Amino acid sequence: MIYGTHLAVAPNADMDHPREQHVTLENHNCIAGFVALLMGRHSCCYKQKLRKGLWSPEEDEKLLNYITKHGLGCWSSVPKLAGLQRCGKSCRLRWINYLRPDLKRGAFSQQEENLIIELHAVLGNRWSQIAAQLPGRTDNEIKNLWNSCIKKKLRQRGIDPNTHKSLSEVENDKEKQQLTADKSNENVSIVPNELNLIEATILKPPAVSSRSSNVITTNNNKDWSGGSNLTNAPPKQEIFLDRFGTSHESSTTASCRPSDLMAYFPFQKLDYKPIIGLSMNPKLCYNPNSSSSEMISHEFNSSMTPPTVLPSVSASMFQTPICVRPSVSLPSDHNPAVGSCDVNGVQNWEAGSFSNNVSGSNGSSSSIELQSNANFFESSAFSWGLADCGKSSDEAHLRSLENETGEDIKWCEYLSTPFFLGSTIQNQTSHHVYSEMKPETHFIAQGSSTSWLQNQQASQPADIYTKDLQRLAVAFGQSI
DNA sequence: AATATCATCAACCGCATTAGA
DNA sequence: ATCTAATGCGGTTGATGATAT
Repeated sequence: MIYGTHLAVAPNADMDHPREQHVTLENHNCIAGFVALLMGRHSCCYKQKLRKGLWSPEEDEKLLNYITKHGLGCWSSVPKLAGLQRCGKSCRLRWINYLRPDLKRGAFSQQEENLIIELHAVLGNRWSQIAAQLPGRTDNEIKNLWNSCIKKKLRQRGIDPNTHKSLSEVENDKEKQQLTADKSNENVSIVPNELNLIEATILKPPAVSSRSSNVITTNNNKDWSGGSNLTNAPPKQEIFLDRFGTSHESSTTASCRPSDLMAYFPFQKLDYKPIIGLSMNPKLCYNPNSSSSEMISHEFNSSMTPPTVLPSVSASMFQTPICVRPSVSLPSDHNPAVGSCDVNGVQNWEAGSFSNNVSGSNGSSSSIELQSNANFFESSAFSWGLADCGKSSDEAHLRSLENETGEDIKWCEYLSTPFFLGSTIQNQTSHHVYSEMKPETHFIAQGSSTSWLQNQQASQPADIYTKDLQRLAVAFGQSI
């Protein structure tokens, strides 16, 4: 980690981090604050001298000490109370991305990378939701990994990271779209006046607030939206589903976003219970003892946040059979018994009854009951991961990487394994959470924050690791 | 050895959403 | 119902170290 280096060679961050700037009222705040107010932004960052840039160890210690002592509360008041010249946002970010004691350290495992790919295929760039499935990992971390590493790997293996289709397929789609566009252009004859009108509409700045106009840009950035730059329309379901090759196969008119399909995700078919205390970020953990389907996310013990609730989804969507086509062809010998998987790897889903019960009034709990065709996930049809996607020469190497645990686990099998996401990933976390705490956190943790850690661990059953190991052992039919 | 390029990642920015007055 | 502040999220930037030329 870079910070460790900083800590070693640059104890005085003010002098040694050229990127650190001191934003002063004199040269910045007046104008920027005024502009911020004009633009509707909150001006908290401009009320006082605020430091920017990298955090010094002293600042980290202050923040960590404060949170250790007082717990998490109002971030906007944290800087003042903790004696930091930072804005609350900055403190929050620093805590979430760096100081949280439950953060996992070290490189991402192959399993984690595969999981990220799988989740990205369903969720798109919803990093926080992806991170919620990877205990100890932050959205920022995952986002960076995706942008710097996974994207490249996927392209090398002939997979378009945005669509998760093969690159050739994407090319074909583009050509088809081009042809269609050309044809439609030929068919539409626009008289000059009409053309002028269209151009005027396009070129004229939207007569809405700056926020609204920015929404256009934002939507455009989301790879799942498929929204036009020129409209503020919500993403069309067809466009999203097209990622899965389903646009023409679904008749629903419901607005569909990637997270909607999370309702089909296998995690929700399983039983989950939060592991309280071990980790503070929202996470879902498989609990073999639970008898009811529940999906609860917990955050910090001192500030409970509403559970992760999937976006509201029109029930009609789930009454419509959805056909999802992974971009990768499958071995023909794979599990023909489950679902209906055609030779192209097309897996038809049949969504059963779906109810999304969210306690609207108190917001304290939510339950999602879903009877999806979970068999889908027992099929290689969902095997979008690197291992089964690659036809390149790297495949063998990749497989060897995947087998670093000594087990030959196909990703699809991994997905269908009951302890998927729960025990396995959790177990990794269990191993890393405290043993791989960042060094600079260590020196503090040994001091004042020890009590905090103890509190966190107090509610954690002592034998949880053992149980997870036992489940692993049973699942693999061997002792670990 | 010097320079250019690439890869990584912490942190910032700005928008959307939520909560509370 | 409206407004404001706080929070959360995703995109982007830029510093830094590693590697290539």
